[in-house]
Amino acid sequence: MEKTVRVRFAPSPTGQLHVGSLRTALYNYLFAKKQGGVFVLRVEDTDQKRFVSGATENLVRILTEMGVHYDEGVFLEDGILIQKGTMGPYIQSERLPLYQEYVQKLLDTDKAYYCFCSGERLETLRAEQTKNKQAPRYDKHCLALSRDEVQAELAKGTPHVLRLNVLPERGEIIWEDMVRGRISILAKDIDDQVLMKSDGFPTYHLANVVDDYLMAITHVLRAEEWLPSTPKHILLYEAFGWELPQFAHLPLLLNPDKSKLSKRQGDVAVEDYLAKGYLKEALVNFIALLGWNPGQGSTQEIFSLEELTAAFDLAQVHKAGAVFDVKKLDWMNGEYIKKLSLDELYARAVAAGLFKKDLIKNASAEQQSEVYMKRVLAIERDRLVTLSEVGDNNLFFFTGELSYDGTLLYWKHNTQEMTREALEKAESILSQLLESEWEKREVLEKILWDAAGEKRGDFLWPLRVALTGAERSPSPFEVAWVLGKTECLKRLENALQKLS
RNA sequence: GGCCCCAUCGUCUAUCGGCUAGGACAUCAGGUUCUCAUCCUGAAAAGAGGGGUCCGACUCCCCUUGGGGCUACCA
Repeated sequence: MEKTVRVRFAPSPTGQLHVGSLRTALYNYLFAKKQGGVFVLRVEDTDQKRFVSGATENLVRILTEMGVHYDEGVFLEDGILIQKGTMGPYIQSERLPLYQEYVQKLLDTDKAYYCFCSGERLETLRAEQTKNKQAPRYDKHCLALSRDEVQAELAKGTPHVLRLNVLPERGEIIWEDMVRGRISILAKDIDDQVLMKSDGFPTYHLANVVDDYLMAITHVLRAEEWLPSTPKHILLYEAFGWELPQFAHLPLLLNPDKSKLSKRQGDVAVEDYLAKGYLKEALVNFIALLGWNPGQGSTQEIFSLEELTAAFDLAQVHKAGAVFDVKKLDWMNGEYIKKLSLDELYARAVAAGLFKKDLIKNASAEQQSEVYMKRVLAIERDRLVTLSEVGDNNLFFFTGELSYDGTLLYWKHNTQEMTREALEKAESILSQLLESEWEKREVLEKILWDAAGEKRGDFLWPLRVALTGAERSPSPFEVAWVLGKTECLKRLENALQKLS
């Protein structure tokens, strides 16, 4: 009987969800889906100092919003955190007695020991080791304490931690990483890791191993930064006498300078990208391709979550880190926006809080209507990189007053007279059009195109500037269609006044 | 400093011993065009260096170099 594949994403709720974490969660999700396994979300809140209120809720919300669904663990229901699954609790701060119980087993078998060293002593030790160009490491000072001495300190209430007793004789710790292959580290290079902190909370190392075991995790997919602590975890599994899970260390997401993707060099939170108007599908697609690719000579770049699930294979995951190139994300986001229907695009724009932006503040009631906004979006769809750009370069859609220099109306070296003629011609043609004719973009375009004749620039440039007041904009046909007859004629009239 | 990991165009990547090294983003040039964008066409752009192994190495091994991660009572 094959064991059910069980994987987990175990973030620490310290604020926002990092795009790198999202990628780790995504790969876990894809792997579980592909293997017909179970995906667990466990919250690792063992650091009381870094507790951020609301962070867990935020984490769950974003993960769900991105479509990275899991089967067990912590969920949000009506804004309240709940837990589902038979191997809970899934929040580590609710599992304290468990860690206590398991670490006691280590104590009983001399795999772990009490350490009463003060922070100052540790610091001096480290400083000295560093000065002597030695690797900073705990010197096993408290391992020498007799049972009585330990009891005496305990009785006095001396603050203490529990450490793992790493025996150098253990030699080489070797494991076969699913991404990186064979990795080996010498036991003598491993520090006597703190397992229990003086506040009674476990460290990541202890909690992680105990929970992965109790939650029957079969595959540990996590970022490369965890590579150096894997041997410590293996030692813990050994100390408990537990079977090892499979490890897969995922390549890091990098800054343009190749260092680990960090806040200092740009946005790292999923929320930031969402707020900037990136579509969740684009973001998921983009990060999926950072460190993985379907191989087999495939040149496909656009993948839905379903397609990713079908194509994903851990064997194709890279070893080297990948630079998070926003330019490529921009392109991909544009691709996704172009594929959106007008209704969808509008819904997304509303959800993105578009209509709360400043650009709307001078708009008329009509210009704020759904019909009008959809017309704007129809014009802008092909040129949008992000949702939040809507209107950014086209403020003229949302204002009654255009302010621009009248000389902008002149096409190349045309005279004022020629410009006036062009505008009057446009005014005359447009004023004769029926409202119903405005409704059809093609009709409007054909009429104006015909009127433009041979020297199109003479006619179209002044018209476009009159309608937009801008040097660059969509074509006059499109702008006229969005603005409507009344507004167009008003703008033409204003333009003519600028000429006198 | 120590330990570990990594290495194909600027960036993301294909290639799993036969390569005239393919694709995408970005860049540049041209086309379409009233402007901008879209769109279309094209160009430039890579196997870090040195040793092996092999009939043959980008692909396998070793060394060097370079980059990165870790080195907490943070995860």
